[in-house]
Amino acid sequence: MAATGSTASGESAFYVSTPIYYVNDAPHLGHAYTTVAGDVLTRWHRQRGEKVWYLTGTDEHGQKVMRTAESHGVTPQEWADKLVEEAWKPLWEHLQIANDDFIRTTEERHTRRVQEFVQDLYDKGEIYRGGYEGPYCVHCEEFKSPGELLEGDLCPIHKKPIEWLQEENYFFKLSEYGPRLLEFYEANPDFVQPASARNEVVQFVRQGLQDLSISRSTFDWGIPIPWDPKHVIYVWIDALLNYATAVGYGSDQAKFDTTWPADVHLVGKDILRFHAVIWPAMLMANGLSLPGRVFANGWLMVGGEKMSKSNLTGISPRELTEHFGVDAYRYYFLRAIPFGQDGSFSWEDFSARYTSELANDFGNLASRVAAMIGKYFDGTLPEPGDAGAAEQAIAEGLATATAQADRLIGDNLDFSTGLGAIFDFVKQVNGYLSDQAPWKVAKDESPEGQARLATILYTAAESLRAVAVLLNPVMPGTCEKLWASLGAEPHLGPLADQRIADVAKWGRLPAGASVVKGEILFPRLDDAKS
RNA sequence: GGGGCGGUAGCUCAGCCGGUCAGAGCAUCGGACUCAUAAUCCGUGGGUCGUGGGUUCAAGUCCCACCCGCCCUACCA
Repeated sequence: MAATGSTASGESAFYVSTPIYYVNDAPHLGHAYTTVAGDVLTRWHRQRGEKVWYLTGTDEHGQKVMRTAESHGVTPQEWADKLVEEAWKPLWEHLQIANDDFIRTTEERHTRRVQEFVQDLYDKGEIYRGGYEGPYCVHCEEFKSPGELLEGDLCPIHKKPIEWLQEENYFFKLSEYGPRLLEFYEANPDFVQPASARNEVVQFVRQGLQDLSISRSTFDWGIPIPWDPKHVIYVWIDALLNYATAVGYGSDQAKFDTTWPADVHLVGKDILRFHAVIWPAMLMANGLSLPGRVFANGWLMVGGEKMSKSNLTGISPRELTEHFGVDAYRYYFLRAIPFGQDGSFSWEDFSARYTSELANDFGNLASRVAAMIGKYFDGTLPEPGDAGAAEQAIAEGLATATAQADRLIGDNLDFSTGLGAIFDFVKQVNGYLSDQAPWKVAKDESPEGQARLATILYTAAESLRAVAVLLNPVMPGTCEKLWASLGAEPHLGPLADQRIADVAKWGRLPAGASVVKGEILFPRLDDAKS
């Protein structure tokens, strides 16, 4: 069972994907939530020193895009191009997303390989021609699922009677994969996470699977079925394959070998089934190894309602970043909401956490330490004297925080608790300063007093050095400022090159470093807005 | 209809196999301090643990019913 990473060569990349987002609309908070989570996860692994591949992109085929484009008087391709260039890519840049690739399903590197993949399945007898029968709304021009019909078999949109229609389609023999899928879930209990999502998937598969129609012939915005071009490939089959085509499937074997399969597929829970059932079945059918994990994140709720494209009560990502800043935005959702659960958020809660955790605890700590080193040592980090029990406790606190954060964030995708561990350390350092009261020690001008003062401030600065590294995956802009403020780069090199494994090694920031009080890390919010 | 999850201090939530489990963070209030972004540190607050029954020496913690909210029950990305 290929549950995890793959090729024996140690070069195998930690491969993480987001869903490829449907270009029907502009990105909203939910899209950004998933994408930021993946970015933090991959940045964390890069700081572990691992080879990483972070993929995102857009899903551009399908009837909805076609219709939306028509209603705007442009071709589907034009519509997709416009949204990708004007909305999607700019937002990811704005949010500091460090993706390694961005795939679009209309790109030839994708469409050609999708055809090959489907042709392979056809040749292997995994796909057959059949008829799909179901309730069809002539006004919508599409099939409905029986469950969504209103009483009396009315179309939920048009409130008009549907008719039963039959369409010739190609089907994938999904029904044959139930037992193998269950076996796989059993052998890989962490394949679908969180556990609640796994239970739903397992229960669903146990009910028995039906074959999946994988072609459409009522519209043409899609990838043609190679042996029967009157049909286009069902958009989900098309979309899922991006995870393979983007990393060289069928075109760049070397790259494919060192990247495939994905270690983590991040998905919204609305598309869990496609990733946890259909996708592995497709891969089994074609003899490819299976991904390591499918992790479903929850909904963002605002005022108790789900955030989504249909519910545009939405606050846009940019509204929030304009007020709170990009780094605080990246931090907030991961800190406030346990990853994998639905989470309610509010402007008030964001403000509260910004002020308490970011400005007061973290930002202010950086300020006071830099200020004192400036005031008492002219901005040159002093040589510490002997460490006492208090300093020992700080070093141990750092080791604990680092170990916890590494496991929780890097392995478990428990960003909330992991960040909590780092911020517990920040609070510990604030407490250490209160206890040691360096501003009082500074009044003792004896050599012993000055040595003690040096030890205290060195301890605080060294703690900040570690915090900058630990928080860099989440708040790269802020941590870069802190790194500069500590004068770390000339001695330790670029922040992004700092390794998680070295964070807790005490004493890395050398005496003599030039510490300056830079700009305020998290300025107080103008409370105009509430 | 069937299945699942949740309803614990003002807010967001921890509480595994029943017996210091009535908690944490934030907010509030009081105190300390002054290096710092009027920040920090310490202390404090009494919430019928959704409702009503039941089991037990003992129940947020088990059982039953009910109320409320959410999710799943296949081809919408």
